[in-house]
Amino acid sequence: MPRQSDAEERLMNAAMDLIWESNYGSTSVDAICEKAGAKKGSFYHFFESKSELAVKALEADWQRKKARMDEIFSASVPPLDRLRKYFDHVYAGQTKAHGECGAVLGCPYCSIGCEIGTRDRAIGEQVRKILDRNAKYFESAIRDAHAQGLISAPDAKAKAQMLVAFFQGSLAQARIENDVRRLRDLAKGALELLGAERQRATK
Amino acid sequence: MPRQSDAEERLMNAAMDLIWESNYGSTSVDAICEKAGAKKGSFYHFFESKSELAVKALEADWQRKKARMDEIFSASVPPLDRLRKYFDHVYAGQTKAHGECGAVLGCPYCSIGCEIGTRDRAIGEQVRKILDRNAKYFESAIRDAHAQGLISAPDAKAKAQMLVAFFQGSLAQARIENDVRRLRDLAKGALELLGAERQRATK
DNA sequence: AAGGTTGTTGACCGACCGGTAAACTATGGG
DNA sequence: CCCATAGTTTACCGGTCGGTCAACAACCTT
Repeated sequence: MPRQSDAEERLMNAAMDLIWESNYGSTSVDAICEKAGAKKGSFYHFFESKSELAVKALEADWQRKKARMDEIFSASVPPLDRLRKYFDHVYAGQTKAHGECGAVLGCPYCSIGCEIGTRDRAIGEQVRKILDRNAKYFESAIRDAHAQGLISAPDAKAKAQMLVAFFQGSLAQARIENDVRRLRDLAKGALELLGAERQRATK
Repeated sequence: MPRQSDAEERLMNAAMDLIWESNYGSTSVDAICEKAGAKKGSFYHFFESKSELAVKALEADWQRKKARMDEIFSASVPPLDRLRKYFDHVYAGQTKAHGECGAVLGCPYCSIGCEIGTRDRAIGEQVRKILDRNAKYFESAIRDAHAQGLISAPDAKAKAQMLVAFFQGSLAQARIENDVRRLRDLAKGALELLGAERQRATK
């Protein structure tokens, strides 16, 4: 098995960066190749289409983030602290991205999903899969918080979906307004939404 | 002043429909013209660019919806009922659109804003303006509800932004999942987020 | 009826899009 | 050493993109 190359990885990274910064439709294969330092021939050696590249790039992007998620949502951490840590982590990440490219970029999965999820079945499926994985972290933290009497959430799944909606909506707003301040109080808002303060107060 | 035409309006309507169904980037000027029953020459007689068409179409779309908003958010209606009515109205609208074109389409402003708000300044500005107008309805309803002791929301603007985030996030999720069920309990979730139930219970 | 304005039409443009093909090069295993 | 395999390079393709233009048709005003 001769000659190994990291061009495939470079292409996926370049694609995620460019698509996240702008969007899927206006990110050309040429631009991806240029950013990755590869020629178009190489692109189509590794991927059979732009759509397939997107699917694989999304998966690779998630896998890169997964370790951090597992750490943040570790069962050894009190459930509401997991959420606090996660939202603070997101805020830090968005702030960093804003510093680097001058724009708040929001959630790539959500943006891509809204843009082409209805038109490209494979990408839509991939986005759904990733967002679902993400929601599961929320769900389990909420279930644990309920079990420990920190909040009242008999239907953890429904609560998690509400929280995801609030979270994704905040990211979308931040992207549209290009303002990270929308994300500063993400953790506070999330706990408020879950009724954590109320519970603590009444306890 | 000879010859009036409704081609401009037809073009704007066609553009909104197509962009809402798919997205801005993959809606071509040709497709808009075909749907509107106009030729490209006419298009560029009324609009100087695709971007300008989008800005004007967004404005026209909002103006069309404004009357309904003013009615739903009438000061003669109890503040929390305004929100209930609005979210039920949105649910009905999304369900209707789903029946007509087989897909949940979410919020056009938010989708367009996420897609090209960062790349096209004029469109981004227009989206921000419209979303801000929308939020103001929420804000005033929340302020009234607070004044009447229905909820506790000393910072009405912050609460409105939370509600908008939850609302837009729910619409985005519904679009991505292509599932209107995500929107069925919008009103319930919104009131829960505002702490309306709690207030009523403690009262 | 004339003339200026408003709107319509179809042919056309260069740029760029996603994707292809084939020749070429590097490299590790036998 | 040599050859199969993996990866690279270059040139190229048809189609579509947003946008232009000039000739033409309808209409209101005077």
